Amino acid sequence: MPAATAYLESLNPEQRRAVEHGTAGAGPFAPLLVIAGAGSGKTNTLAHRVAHLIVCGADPRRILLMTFSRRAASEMSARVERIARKILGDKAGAMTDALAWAGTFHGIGARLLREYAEQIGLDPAFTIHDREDSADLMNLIRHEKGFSKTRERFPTKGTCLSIYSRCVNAETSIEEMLGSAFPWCSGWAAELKELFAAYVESKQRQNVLDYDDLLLYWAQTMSDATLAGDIGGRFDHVLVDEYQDTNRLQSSILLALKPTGCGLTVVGDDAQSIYSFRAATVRNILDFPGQFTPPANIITLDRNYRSTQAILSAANGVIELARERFTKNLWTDRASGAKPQLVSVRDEADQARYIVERVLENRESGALLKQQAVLFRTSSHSGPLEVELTRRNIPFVKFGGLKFLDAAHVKDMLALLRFVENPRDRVAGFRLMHLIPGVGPTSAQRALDHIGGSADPIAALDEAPSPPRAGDDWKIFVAAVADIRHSNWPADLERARLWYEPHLERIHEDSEARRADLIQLEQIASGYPSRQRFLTELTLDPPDATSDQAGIPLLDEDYLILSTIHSAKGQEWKSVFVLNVVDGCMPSDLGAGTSPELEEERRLLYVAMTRAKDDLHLMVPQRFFTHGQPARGDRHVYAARTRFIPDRLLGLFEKTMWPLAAAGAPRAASQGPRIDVGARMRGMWR
DNA sequence: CGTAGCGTGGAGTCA
DNA sequence: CCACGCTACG
Repeated sequence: MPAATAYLESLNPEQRRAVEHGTAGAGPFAPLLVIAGAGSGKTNTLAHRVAHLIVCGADPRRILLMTFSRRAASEMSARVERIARKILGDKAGAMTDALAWAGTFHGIGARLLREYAEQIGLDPAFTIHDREDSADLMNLIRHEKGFSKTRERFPTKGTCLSIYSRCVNAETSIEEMLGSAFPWCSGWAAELKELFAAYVESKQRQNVLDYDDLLLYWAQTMSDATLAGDIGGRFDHVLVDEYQDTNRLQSSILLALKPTGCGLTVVGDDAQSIYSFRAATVRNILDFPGQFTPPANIITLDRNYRSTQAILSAANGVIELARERFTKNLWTDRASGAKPQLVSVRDEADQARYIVERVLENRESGALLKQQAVLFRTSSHSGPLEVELTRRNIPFVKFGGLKFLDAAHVKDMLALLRFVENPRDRVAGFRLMHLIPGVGPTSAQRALDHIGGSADPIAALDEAPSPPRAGDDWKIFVAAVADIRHSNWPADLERARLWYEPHLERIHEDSEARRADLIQLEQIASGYPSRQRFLTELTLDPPDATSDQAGIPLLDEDYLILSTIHSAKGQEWKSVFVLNVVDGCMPSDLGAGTSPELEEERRLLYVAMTRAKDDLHLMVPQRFFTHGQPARGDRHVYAARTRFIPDRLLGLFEKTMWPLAAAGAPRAASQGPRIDVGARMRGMWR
């Protein structure tokens, strides 16, 4: 134990117990569960614990640190390094650089699987399908099996994939999963089994893994005692962050890594569990202690350092109405501050104007745009606000929702690279061949079948019969693939774009803007050491922000944060605005079906509220224009304040209306007419 | 037979 | 605003 423990003095007693747990004695220590409330200094505590372990002599190369996102992993690494550097001085550099095993479950899984591939009969050059690729493959099989032409409608590709994924991640049977989460598909159990079996075979033939496979293959590898001993033995300490958002499969992996729990630390907050759609279960965190003998130690961090008491009281009020009892109530000694505001506005347009005005006001009084965030349940909720922000020239960056990688042209380019990397990847091949005029599903299938059966897929592609109506375009494609395959990284990227550009121009009106994206993609790509690393890491960690400008503003620029609540996890801002705190949005009408879903929606609101440090605005638009009607249509629905804030909680909030009816200030002309009478007349007949 | 173009219907959160 | 299914044309 080093003499210099000053860095521990900044921690409160519970945090310090969590950091020091087991490090005083010799040898391995008992498993530890840290229940860390929102804003309780969880990240700081975990970083201190890792640093403290290293200071106490742990080998950082033998520490496995698993976080929810890759961003969280790199932030954690940086923090550990900063703390360790303070204590150890220059010696720390070399040590913390070796904190090499920090990442997501999926990322760590991918790495281990490439390393152990040969021992488990896997080709180490596998490529990884993202969710959309997986859905595309599921769709291909769905058609092949004739399930797209059933008399009663068979579940769509997305539903099929969800069912498959939930079964895998929750480690449950199809029947059980259908009964509990997809009751309307219960009649299709036998067909779904057949579909999934074919899906699995198809992935294996193509040498591709989907997201779930990264966990599943890892878990399966751990069922071999020798390999389990080998992999588990590589790590003296295993720490998991956001444990409330892990699923059964992940907890199985964890248990297989450390069967006795020695050296295991998990951190989480049952009140912030918001990923059940990925089969995450709060049971993981609740059942953790009892999995070991003696049971794991539990330390609870309930002192909040983030928010004012007024914000915490309101958030506690919301979560106290949860059906399950939660394990703690947050408290703070921060001066009370103003109550969170419950702001009624007429519609989404007024909601956007209100936020813009407040945000600018805050900036006038010294708060950077970056210290303010607008949160929402669903990515599309921010549409009207984005319009208003753009109109008023306020820069913003949006997290969550549509990604750069979802754009068709970016996917086309990535498909080309992936096909070159792994020509057996049918989803990639299918997508590419479809770009060639005169090539449709049938000739693409034919060519892919030809490739699939061959030991040398590139040669097979060359020999494959040219689709009758593709002409020279087919030969150009085949030549390009061979050419890219023989080019060196990252020069092959430009070669790939050269092939793609004519197709881009033919297909898209706005090919100029899209071409700029591709150049941006090339820049991102040139930062990776190889094509394989680029493809793997981009799939596992897609850039998660989009903005109104081409590309993300530079880091030193100021911009407002727009984020889905899910993507806001772990973050905090001075001011927080939550959009559409009305029934139908929160809870989402899709998530109001069953009680567990509803409870998760409640926790989602809780997560949103606990992001705020100083002020919090919950927006309640009174009416919504419905989608899918002609422009200027007037079809709308009236919305009610979320059921998660019933009347008896109103005392915890300050209710306001905007614009103030009494103010009487005439609206600026630029805001358009107050009502559109014509639209109402037209609306009468719709 | 296979492809391309058109119309309709539905729209979530993420590694 | 995209994805699917149907239909007409090559």
